[in-house]
Amino acid sequence: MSDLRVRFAPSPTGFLHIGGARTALFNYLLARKEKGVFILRIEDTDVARSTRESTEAILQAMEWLGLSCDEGPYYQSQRRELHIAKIEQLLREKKAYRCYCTPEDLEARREDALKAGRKPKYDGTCRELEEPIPNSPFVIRFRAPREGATSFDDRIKGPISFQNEELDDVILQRTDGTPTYNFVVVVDDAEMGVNLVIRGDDHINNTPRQILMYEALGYPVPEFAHVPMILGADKARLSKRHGATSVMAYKEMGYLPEAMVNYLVRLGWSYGDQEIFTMEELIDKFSLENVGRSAGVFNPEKLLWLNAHYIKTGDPERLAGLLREFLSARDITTDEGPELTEVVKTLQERARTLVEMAEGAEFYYLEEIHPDPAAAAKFLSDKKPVFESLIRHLKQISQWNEVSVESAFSSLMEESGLKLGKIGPSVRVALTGVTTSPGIYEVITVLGRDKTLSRLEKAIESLS
RNA sequence: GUCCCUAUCGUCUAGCCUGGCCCAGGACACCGGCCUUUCACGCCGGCGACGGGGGUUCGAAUCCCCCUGGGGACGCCA
Repeated sequence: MSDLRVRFAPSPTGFLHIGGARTALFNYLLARKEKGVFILRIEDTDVARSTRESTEAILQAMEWLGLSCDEGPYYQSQRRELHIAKIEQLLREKKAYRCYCTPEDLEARREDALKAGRKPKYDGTCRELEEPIPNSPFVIRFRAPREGATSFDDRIKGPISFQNEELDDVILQRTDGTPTYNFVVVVDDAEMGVNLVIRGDDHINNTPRQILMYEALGYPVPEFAHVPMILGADKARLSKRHGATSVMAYKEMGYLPEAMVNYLVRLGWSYGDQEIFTMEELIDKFSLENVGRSAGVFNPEKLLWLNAHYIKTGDPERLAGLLREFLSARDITTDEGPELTEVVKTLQERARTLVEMAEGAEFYYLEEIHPDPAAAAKFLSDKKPVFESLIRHLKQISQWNEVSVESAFSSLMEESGLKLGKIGPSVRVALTGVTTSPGIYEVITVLGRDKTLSRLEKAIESLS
């Protein structure tokens, strides 16, 4: 048992995306490994943009990935009183001040500064104001030191240092009285005892300001670990135009959570040459030391490969349960017809996603097979006698299994002098309607005696 | 523009801290072959990288400096 306390703090302004999921995963893994505490906190300070649906979606995605928290979810919006009290404390201690500059003013000054080649930071107009201006809207700013430097030793990136003159007086409280993220995150992390902040490296620039606030508030400063960003194929920040970025979109595309977890963890972290990890192994082996420092490109191809791997090696029973959903999305019910678990077994090696598996499983449950015309023309035209013999041989089978099906074919081949290449593809078209499927013996075995025979007879009828 | 981070195959990465075992290893993708009743799986093989320039050293992917490239931040968003 360690005293490690980490947290994942998403803002509910959209779905859980790839990058956020990885950050959550790293937090989770380290907490489990160190036997620390993993806290989930919803950062809904921006009431206008935060939605309940997003919160739900994020929670669902976390659950799907198997990332359970030990504390929370906490909601930042429910901690308003605490935040306001802390702002008042800073005001009293003159570590914060009221600023009456309007957004328009600020925007104009920012543009001027940018044009003049200066850093577009707040110029401190209201910093030395002695008295409050009555009846005027204001924000509350942090009075940051203008000299010296603020440094920290990042657990992933190493020592990082900022000159304080680069920092500006951040807004703590908006005109409407609500506190802002940069302040609230400090108060909440401190009050929740978070002692290691693992987050995206787009927060590095916020870190010195936050450290200054920890100090002003009299809190101990936590450690920081900034994980690199995830980029798209064009090396730009990952966004929708690079394809699906929502974790749950992958669930819908037939991906398994363990594939997603495995992919995400290897994007930025490694353990020698090992590629495949179970969650248990990850908890055992994960460490911040082996997290890379540079941004990585999201590679859907490798995710697909991992998914194929987990489908191939997954428990057929479980896969069947998941597959049912994808089948019913295609209006296929599995109440009648072959045992779905057996169907899954025939498809595990050739489906990379559950969507592909559903496509491949469809023919087992169809009421009637309507062969693809081109395939029918090529493989069915002169097969009536062969099918008739096959039916005869199949009917002699007493124990319907793959071995006996195969021996029925052997007899047929011996009797007719035909090679399997002359028979198999035609039977496949007759039974499945298409030219690609699992092995023909497997198909016949799983499809069952009745359906096999009736489909062959249907095919013969259509030939007469 | 300023500041911060970063830099090994197309991509994810091992190696870098503790220089020589690295004319750089693995994985995805790609190409070729084998297997084969289809499609896949699998197996075997191939292509392919230390961004550039200076140092330090007997010796540098590994240490130092500069340049360049890439990313991020500069919000009354988080």
